[in-house]
Amino acid sequence: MPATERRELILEAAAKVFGERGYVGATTDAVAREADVSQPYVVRMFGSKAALFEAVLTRSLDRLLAMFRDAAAAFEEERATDPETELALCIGRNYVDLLRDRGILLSLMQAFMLGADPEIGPVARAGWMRVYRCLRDEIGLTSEEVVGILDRGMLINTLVGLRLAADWDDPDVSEMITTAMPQKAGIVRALADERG
Amino acid sequence: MPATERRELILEAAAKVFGERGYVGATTDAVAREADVSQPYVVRMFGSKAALFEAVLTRSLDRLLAMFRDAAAAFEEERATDPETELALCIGRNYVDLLRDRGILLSLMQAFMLGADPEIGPVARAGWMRVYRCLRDEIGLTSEEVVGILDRGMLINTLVGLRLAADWDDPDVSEMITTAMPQKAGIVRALADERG
DNA sequence: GTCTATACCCAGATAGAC
DNA sequence: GTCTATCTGGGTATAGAC
Repeated sequence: MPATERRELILEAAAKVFGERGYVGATTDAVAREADVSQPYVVRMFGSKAALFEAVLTRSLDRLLAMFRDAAAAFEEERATDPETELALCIGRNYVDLLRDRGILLSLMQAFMLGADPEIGPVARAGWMRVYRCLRDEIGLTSEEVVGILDRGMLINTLVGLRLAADWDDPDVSEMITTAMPQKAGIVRALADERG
Repeated sequence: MPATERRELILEAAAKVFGERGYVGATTDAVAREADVSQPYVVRMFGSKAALFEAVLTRSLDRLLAMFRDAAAAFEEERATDPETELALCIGRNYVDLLRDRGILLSLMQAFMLGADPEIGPVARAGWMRVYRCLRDEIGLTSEEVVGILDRGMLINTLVGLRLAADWDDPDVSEMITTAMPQKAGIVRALADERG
């Protein structure tokens, strides 16, 4: 298999493992197992665990920003037929779609929680501000609108990190998820079911 | 020193370290250093690192719920003189005050991000739902209001985890923090300054 | 109640074969 | 490009003295 393809496979596996266990809790061995290669190969390809994590963050951030741009484009298109449509809703819709690959949002979130780390902190802050500037300058939102998008986003990330949907049977749980993601609760439930 | 006092001292140190580095990244040695005791003593007192983490979570959750109740009481009192006052604002005010001890909110947040862990996950989900039920049943908010409180809370937790205020000089950073916490940006900045 | 010394395990990284 | 074998460091936990 060509190295570029293997690389993408490993990055995807790594995003999942880092997202689930955090930077320190994730082992290169677990990543290797997930990608069906040997542990030394993972280290070899990226140089170190830290470098692998940075590569994962770059990839995740690129995907996230691409999603925002896609959502903005979809919004423009939709507005032609429905002048009542809202950008925030379009973004919310695409955000939940991103959750199909939980590693993308959760690996970023894990990095955000390590701001006190001298190596990861600066990278995480820079990444966060790229998100902020993308929404404000490229998508054209006001700072209030951006914060409104981000805070619901962080709540959703937390619910996903918690695996709260695993307790869907608890009526309080389903009530809270449905309230937080009204348009998309069905998908969340289905994803939780199929993944246990 | 009596054991109960030492215990509280160690719990406070542990909350800080777990909040900064996450469950796996935190070492019992770092906790011990922070509390000025030996590493084996920390393990001895709580039995294991896992048990220590659970004790930290219990303590953090108790503090958080107590804060909500205090805020609700303050709201009732305030409403006597100012009928325009809002509960969400009272809670927001007290929430930021909790940040003086970042360990409380960040250790909880780190647990929330480990929902996939078979040991920590159930504890984290149960803790989260205690928060939800407290706000809904004891404080008397609707589920929409609770979600509105929680999403801004999760954004603030993320900003604190990021140590974003460290980059206050960046005008985009100060704009975003001021937008997210209008009443309290001054305090956040002051805390960031004094702690570097 | 608190320490020092240490056993033991596990994870990241390297060497080197194929 | 990819593996097996292995070195090494560091972190939890235990033993046992004071």
